[in-house]
This record gives sequence, structure tokens and C-alpha cells, in this order.
Amino acid sequence: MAGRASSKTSESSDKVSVICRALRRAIIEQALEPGAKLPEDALGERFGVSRTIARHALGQLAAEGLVELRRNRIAVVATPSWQEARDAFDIRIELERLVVRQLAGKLSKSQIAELNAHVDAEDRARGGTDAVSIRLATEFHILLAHMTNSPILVRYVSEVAYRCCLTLSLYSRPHSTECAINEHRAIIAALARGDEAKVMELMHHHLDSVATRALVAPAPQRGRDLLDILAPYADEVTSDRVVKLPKVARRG
Amino acid sequence: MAGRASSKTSESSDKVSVICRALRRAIIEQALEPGAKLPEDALGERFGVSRTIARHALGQLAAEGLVELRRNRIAVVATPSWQEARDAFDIRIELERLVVRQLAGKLSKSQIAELNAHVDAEDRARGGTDAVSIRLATEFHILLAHMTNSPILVRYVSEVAYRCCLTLSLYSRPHSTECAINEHRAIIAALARGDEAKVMELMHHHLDSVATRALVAPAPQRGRDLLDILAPYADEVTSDRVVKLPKVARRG
DNA sequence: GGGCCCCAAACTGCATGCAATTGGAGCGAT
DNA sequence: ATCGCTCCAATTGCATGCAGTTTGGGGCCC
Repeated sequence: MAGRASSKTSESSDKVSVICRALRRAIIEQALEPGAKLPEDALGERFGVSRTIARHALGQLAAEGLVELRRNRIAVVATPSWQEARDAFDIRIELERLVVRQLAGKLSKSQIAELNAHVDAEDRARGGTDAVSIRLATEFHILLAHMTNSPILVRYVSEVAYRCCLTLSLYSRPHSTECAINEHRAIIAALARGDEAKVMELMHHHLDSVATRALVAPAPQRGRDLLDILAPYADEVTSDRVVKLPKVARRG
Repeated sequence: MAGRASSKTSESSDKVSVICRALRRAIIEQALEPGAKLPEDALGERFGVSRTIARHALGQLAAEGLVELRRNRIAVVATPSWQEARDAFDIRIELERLVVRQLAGKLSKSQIAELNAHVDAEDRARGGTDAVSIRLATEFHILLAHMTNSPILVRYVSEVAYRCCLTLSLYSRPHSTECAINEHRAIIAALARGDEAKVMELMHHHLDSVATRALVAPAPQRGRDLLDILAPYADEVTSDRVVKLPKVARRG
């Protein structure tokens, strides 16, 4: 049951994809912290490919929001703002409610077993590092998405889950993984019972609690970019080199 | 108010992005039909860049699901299956409900005016081609997403809307755009009133009706890939060269 | 006439090379 | 010491070249 085939679009199993996967994993396991530099040369050398390939991989990851690409500058691991992190979680909640809505009562016994096995693995990993726990928890959600057999849903859930993973490494306090594991079990149970409303509520609460527990302080601004902080003030500066921000409603 | 700045991630305003935008537009306006071939050489020559750049652009569009990349084969405009189209609409409904939920009662007068102006433009374009009408309707939704000021939400709504746009060209009958325009006006009104529940319901109904109206026949299979059509039959073929499908629950 | 094979053209996968840009070290002036 | 300037190594942006793969069509045999 391992090795689910990737969708025909993107991830063509060539060298670019290999590097993408490696970097993605390094990022979500926090081996590469937000803000870490990713020079094309270094990547190419490390993975034994040319700069062209490394560059292409960075482009893909940028499209996923995991790295930031600035013209003529070294690419860096993305450093989402607190608001972006919250936005990502909001989107994730809706997407994953959709996942469990589609899955409720539709899972085979072997699929339930697979889910339980994954949570068991999460349980066993409790003694390990936070990074591994977070990765496993994320993969549980992606596993669920895979079971919808909707490539689009898989892609979006994966992406947004990775982004959330990334933000956890920025804003999270050392959080307990136990309750998350219990919530995973509860979700599996509700899915098996086919209790659509309940499982949607469970998923909603699960993600929301992870988000609110993790995204505590509105402004730790650890590695935050000065440019972000000063952006609101730039309006009053009269220079055509200042980045123009579109005027928009910032919801509460 | 035009020229909303693109997010710092992806769309770096270099040559690759230019080509991406051009192709994206060509695809959603059906100048390039699903299945159309996109050789790197031809693209490069057409846009006055090298194959490297054209290739990179194709990679980005593949990540968005607008083109399909097969190893050692010419890239083609994506040809989503009917099920994928339905999945895209389901996701879109959830995302856009989130958009209007965040926006209800939070829009400034000038933003309301901008939305109305856009719908006016849709109205004026009723006499034109279907392609333009569809593009404008799509851009209305993307305009809404922009107003949330959430780059992530903008990206996902844009992507999924483009994908839906693409599927419309595959499975849609010549549909009337009038009711869609009226529904857009109703949504604006509900947003201005700040009626959150109502606007979510309106958006849901709007998209759902577009989807069900458009995705009528489960199998028009115009330019559909034989491989997709025959996939269910491949199970009975005993050969290790047959593409293995993971066994999953296909929800009703 | 129809099926098969083989080969050339077309195309992709990837590496390398060159020009342009950046950012930071070094250094002198304040 | 701090600021500002200059210059060079590091790095990106992009084009080109080469090798391997796919395509499709002509010729050959049945």
C-alpha cells in the first residue's frame, strides 16, 4: 500500500522531482530553517546535478510556497508572516473538512487499518524529535487526502499542510503531540462509523486547536523581514522605488 | 486599482513569468485547446527566448495543473477527466465560501465600486465570444480573492478557477452567461450588506449551478486520453507493464 | 492492400558557458 | 567608531550544445 503513484501532472520522477522531494523533506523537518539560503550552485553540487536542474527545482518549490525567489538574489526557505500562517490554517481547515466529508463511511477495512498503522507509528515516534513527530502528523493528513483519490485535493492538502508545517517551526512553542494523536484516532473512528457531521467537526477542531496552540504570539518577529514590518509605513514615503501595496480590507 | 502586485513567491516578473501569463491566458481563452501540443522549441521561438526558459515556464504551468508534462514527450495543455473537473469545482466551492466569509461586511466603498465595475464589464461583453465571457467571469472571482489580501488564498482560488475554466472548455455546452452575471451582482449586494451566511450560500449555489450546468454529460470524451478511458479495464490485463491503480474508495 | 521494421527528424533532459547583477570586504574620510 | 565609496568574488539569468528518447513515415515483405 505504500508508494502511491503521484499524479501525472508535476513530479515527473526526473531529477528535478527528486531534488524537490529532498528539499521539501529537509524543510519540513527543519533541517533547513526558514530563511536558510539555497544557492543554486551548492544545491547542484550537493545533489550531483547541474545548476539548471537545481534552479528548476527551486522554481517548483517556490510555486508551492516553500521557498522564496527574489530576482538576482539567492533563494531562501520561505518565512511566512504570522498572518500568512493563519491564512494557511484557515484554508487547510476547509480543505480537510472536504476530505473527511468525502471519506466518511467510504473507507475499506484495509484503509482503516492503514490509517491506524500510521497513528501507531506516530505513537512510537513520540520519544523522538519534534521534527519527526510533526512530519508524521502532517503525513497522516496527506494520507487521508490520498484516500479521496482526487489528485487535485491531494495536491492542495499536501501543499498547505507543508506550509503549515513550515510555520510551526517558526511560531510554535514545544507543543505536546499526544492530544494530536488522540484526535487522529478519534477522526479515524468517526470516519469508520460514517458519521460525516461528527468527523468534519472533529477535523475542524483538531486543526483549529493546532493552529491556535501553535500560532500564539501575534508578533514574535524572530527572523522576520524588515521589509514586511515596515511595509505599512511605506505608503507615506514618496519614492517610486517603494513597493506599492494595494489598498485592501484586512479582516479581523 | 489595476495591477495588483503579485505575491513575492513565484511570478518573479522575469521572462518565465511573462511566458506563463501568456500561456495561461491563451489556455483559459481556449486559444489553446486541451490536448494542444506545446513543444519547447516552438514556444521559445514564439516568445523570443531560449528553450530553457520555455521549459521552465511549462514546469510552472504543470505545477498549476494547466499543462501536462510527460517525460521525453511533448508537453500538452491539460485534459482533465470529468471527475477531476468535478473535484476542482468542489474544492473551489469551499475556497470561495471562505473568501466571501472573510469579505462579508469588510469591503470599502471603492472596493464595492470596483466589483460593480467589473460586473458591468461582464455585462458589456455579453455580445462577444464565450471565451471572453468565461474569462471575465473567472476574473471576477479572482478579484474577490484578491480583496482578502491573503496571498495564499489568492493563489489557490486563481489556480482552481483557471482549472475550472479549462474544464468548461472541455465539457461545457454553450451556456448562458446572464444568470451568472445576476448572481455576481447578488453576491456583491450580500457582501455589502455584510450578510455572511447569505453570501456564503449564494456563492455556493452560484458555483454549484455553474458546475452542474456545465459538467452535464459524464462522458463526452472529446479529446480524452485513451489511457484514462481504459484505466478501469486495465485491472483485468495481466501484464506488469500495465499502470497500477491504487485501490481506493471512489465516493459517490 | 496491409502489417512490420527501421531510420531520420523532432524533441526532450541535462550540462556548460558567458554576461549581468549583487553584496560584502576593504579602505579612506568624517 | 561610523558612514560612504569602490571593487571583486559570488551568484543569478539566460542561451547554446550534446546525448538520449520518441515519433512517424517510407520501404519491404507477406
